[in-house]
This record gives sequence, structure tokens and C-alpha cells, in this order.
Amino acid sequence: MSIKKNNLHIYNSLTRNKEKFIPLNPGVVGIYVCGPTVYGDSHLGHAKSYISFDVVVRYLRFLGYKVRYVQNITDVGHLQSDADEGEDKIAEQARLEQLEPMEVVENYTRSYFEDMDILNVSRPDISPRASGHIPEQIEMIETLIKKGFAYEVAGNVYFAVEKFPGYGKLSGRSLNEMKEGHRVEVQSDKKNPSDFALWKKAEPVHLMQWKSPWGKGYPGWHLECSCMSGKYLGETFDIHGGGMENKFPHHESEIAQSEAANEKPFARFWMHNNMVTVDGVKMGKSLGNFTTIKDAVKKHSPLAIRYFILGSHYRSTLDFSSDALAAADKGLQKIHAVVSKVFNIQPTGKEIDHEFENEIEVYKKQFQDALDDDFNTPRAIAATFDFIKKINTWLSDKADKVSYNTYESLVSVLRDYLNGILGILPDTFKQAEVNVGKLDDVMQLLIDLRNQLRKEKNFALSDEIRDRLSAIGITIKDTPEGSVWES
RNA sequence: GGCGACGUACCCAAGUGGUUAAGGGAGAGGUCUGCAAAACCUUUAUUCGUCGGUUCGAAUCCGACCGUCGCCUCCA
Repeated sequence: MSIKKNNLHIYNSLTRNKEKFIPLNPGVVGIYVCGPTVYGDSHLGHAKSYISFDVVVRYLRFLGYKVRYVQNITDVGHLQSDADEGEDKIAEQARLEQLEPMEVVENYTRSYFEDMDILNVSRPDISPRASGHIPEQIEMIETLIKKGFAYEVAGNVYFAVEKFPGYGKLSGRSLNEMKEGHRVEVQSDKKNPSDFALWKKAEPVHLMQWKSPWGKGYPGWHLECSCMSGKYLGETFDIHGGGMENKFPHHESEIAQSEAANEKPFARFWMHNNMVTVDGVKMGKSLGNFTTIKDAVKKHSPLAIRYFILGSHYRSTLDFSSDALAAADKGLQKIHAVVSKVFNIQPTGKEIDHEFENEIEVYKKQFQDALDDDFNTPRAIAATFDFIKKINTWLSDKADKVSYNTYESLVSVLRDYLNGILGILPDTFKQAEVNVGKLDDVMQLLIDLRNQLRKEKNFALSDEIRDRLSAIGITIKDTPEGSVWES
């Protein structure tokens, strides 16, 4: 597949500028996104992050790039509280649920993928686990010690931030500021309070521990991302994504570890997505104001949630409320209604409708211009609404003489954009080409019979058909172009 | 205290120097319709937190102020 004309610009958090995106290796893109720590069900904040990056990956693929998308599963080393102290989050959850840590990890990893599947988020190509990469992490620590960037104290190994001159370049901080900014100082064996743990010594009761040159212990949180991104994408790679709140210290530390160990630049583009808020306040696990995805889909359709999230830019905060989601749901239904109509018509005419083909081209340009501009999905959606207005007008005067070519152009653009890139069409719309399958035949039969009844003005029976179908989740709408159904 | 972001209609949300300030939801009026739903048309910000400045020209750049939020401690 060849690369389409590439005019993609991405806002790079590292340089604080929109930059033209040109991958390191022609035609290939490596992207790493910080994945979840699997100690609880995912919430809408996760949904925003992973849906946003899903569209990034889908768009890059649409442009013709061969994309390798790596997203880690953090299953060890993520500590409960400040300054590298406190209990491991997974271990704590295991204690609470009276399970093995790896059972906790397994349960919530499955739960995470279930949620992502239902939100139509494509799976990463590789989902490496921290606990599966202990030898690599130990090796990296050894390299860092050898090169003088890390030191061991009584079974703990720390990264010496003063040894790495670039520390703070991503988050825009200097070490001096950090010293002054430190809150309550924790007693610690660190040489500098800003140093962070690469390896933590495990107490004998600790459930997760591995042998290392420094005794039994477990890796620090930041290390896994450095290791696994390097292993699967190379020491320098194209895009690193994650939540804004992880810029510091997590991403800053990743850069320090990787660049110190490899002596090469780390990620070229850093993308940070913004937060979901509730009444203006960040939705977060520690605040307890979160709505899990599993709860959200009880009240709203998964695609409406996805569409709602894509309705604001990934770098903007998104305030969640049930009302806002309901409004989004209506907007999405409008899109679905038009797509359903389009997919139900049978092109018979021969003429090529140049005027309408031109509208399709206008839409293509607007849609792609929007995504080329730092994945501006709200603008792409606005362009879609402009276009569906055009489609509706076109359908009402020309549907009977639609040419197959024009129809094909229309169907393929809808399929590429709404299903392929934005991922907001339901499964029933995915096979756009021909209506095949038993259900379609049965539905056609019912619709034909019902329309016969309507002609005979037997509305009691025709309404009963519609009502009973509605009760089993199939909607019939009588439009000027004929009756359409969707489930 | 330090670093950073944001403030656009009733609600959500694009737009970051130049003709009439996108789009969605909600509201109002109309066309269509057996009904329902949808669709279509019209309509709802002389104005972009406030006050100054730069400019021929600013929502867009600069400054101050007010307000909200994020990070500096785990969080997508």
C-alpha cells in the first residue's frame, strides 16, 4: 500500500509546537502508548485516552502506514503513594480481594480488553506486561549503573537525576524548582529527593518479587515503558502517547532512563491527551469521582460514548455528564440514520452525478484536512454533518436514478471515514456492499408485507408489526425513499 | 509557592491575524406525513471572561486583572 499524500501535523509536547509528521523510517510508524495499571475496572478517563489514540492509529493506517502499536499492561511496580514508598497497587488489590496478584492482573486485564472491545477500540499489536520483562529491566538497570546514571543503596537502585542534563525538558521544570517545590520530605536513602526508583527491595512478605543482582525485589514503575518501547519499537521511535498527568514524573523519567542508557534520542513525538472531568474536576481513581465503562454502557450506547469523546479534541478536557452524553447520542443517531438509508438503497441508474461526486470530494478534503491538523476529530465530525445534509438532499431528489459508480464512491467514503477511521458505525453497518444474510431477507419480507397492509390502510396491523419489531430492538422508519430498518 | 492549560450562544464544541464566528444538542416556526420516526427549510452570539495595548484589521498577538482546571505525590 502506498502512502497517501501526507500532510499530517502533530502537536509535539516535547517542542510545544505542531510539527509535520514524517516517520523515522519511510512507510512505517512505531507508536507506544502508556497502558493501564490493572488493579481495577477502567473508567471514562481511560476510554478517552485509548479512543483518542485508537483514532490516531486508525488514521495513520488509513494514510497507508504500516503501524506497530505497542501498549503496555502495568502489572507490577506501580506504588500506592508518594516518593517511591507505599504498597504496590496490584499487591494491595490482591490482598483486598484475597487473590494471587497475578489473578488480579489477569482479571482486570481481561476486563480492560472487554471494555475496549465494546468501545470499538482496536487492540494494540503488542500488549507487553511489565512482569514479563524483568530480565530486560534488570539489564537496563545494569547499563545505567555502569554508565554512572544509577546507584544502589541497600537493595534499592535509584536513577540520579542530576547526572542527566535533560531531566525536566518535557515537563518544563528545572531541578532547582523541583527541590523547592517538594512537599513533605520523606525519609529516604536517595541522594537527591528527585531521584526515582529503578529497582525496589522487596520485603519477604511481598508477593511479587524477582531475583536480581541487588537481591530480591521488583522494578520501578517508569522502567517498564523505557524497556518495552525500546525492545519492540527500537531505541528511537516515532510517537509516544499518554495522559497529560503522566508527563511528570513518568514520561520525564522514561526519557532520562532511555536516553541515558541508549545514548540516543527516545520518542520523537510526544502526544498527551487531556482529562475527562466531572463538574470541572478531573475524573480520577484517587478522587473516587469516576464512572466505570461498565457502568456507563448500562445507560448509554458504547458508540455514543465513543462519539461523545471524539466530539472534543484530544488535548482538551472533556466534561462528562449524562445530559451531554444523551445529546451526543442523538447526534450520532442522525449519522446512523443517513448511513442506514444510503446502505439500503439499490443503485440502478447509469448517469454519473458530477455535482454530487464533487460534494464527496469536498467532504474528503474537509475531513482529511481536519485530521491532518493534529487529529481534529470535532472538525471532522462537523464536516460529516455538513455532508450528510448534502446526502439527504441528494437522496430525496435523485435516489431513484443513482448510478452505481456514484453510489460506490459514497459508500466507500462513509465506510472509510465513519467506520474505518472514527469507528462510530455499528456492526450491522459494517458490511456495506450488499445486504446479504437471512435476516435481511426476512426483514425485506416483513417490510413488503407491512407496506401492503399500509396500502390497504390496515394501520392496526402494520403498526403492530412495527411495535413488535421495536420491542425486539429493530426499528422501522418509513421514509420517502422507502422503509428502512436498523437493529 | 513553581510550571502549564483554559474561559466562544441555553448546553456541548471548532475556529489561533482578514469576506456573513463551523458543527451537534435544545428551543421556536414551517414543509412533508395515516400515525410514529426521520428528513428538509427558516430561526436563536454585531460578538468570543474583563480592561488596556500592538495592527489598516484581533476571538486569534502582547500585558494586567478576574475565574476555572491540571501537574509539582498514585492516576489515562
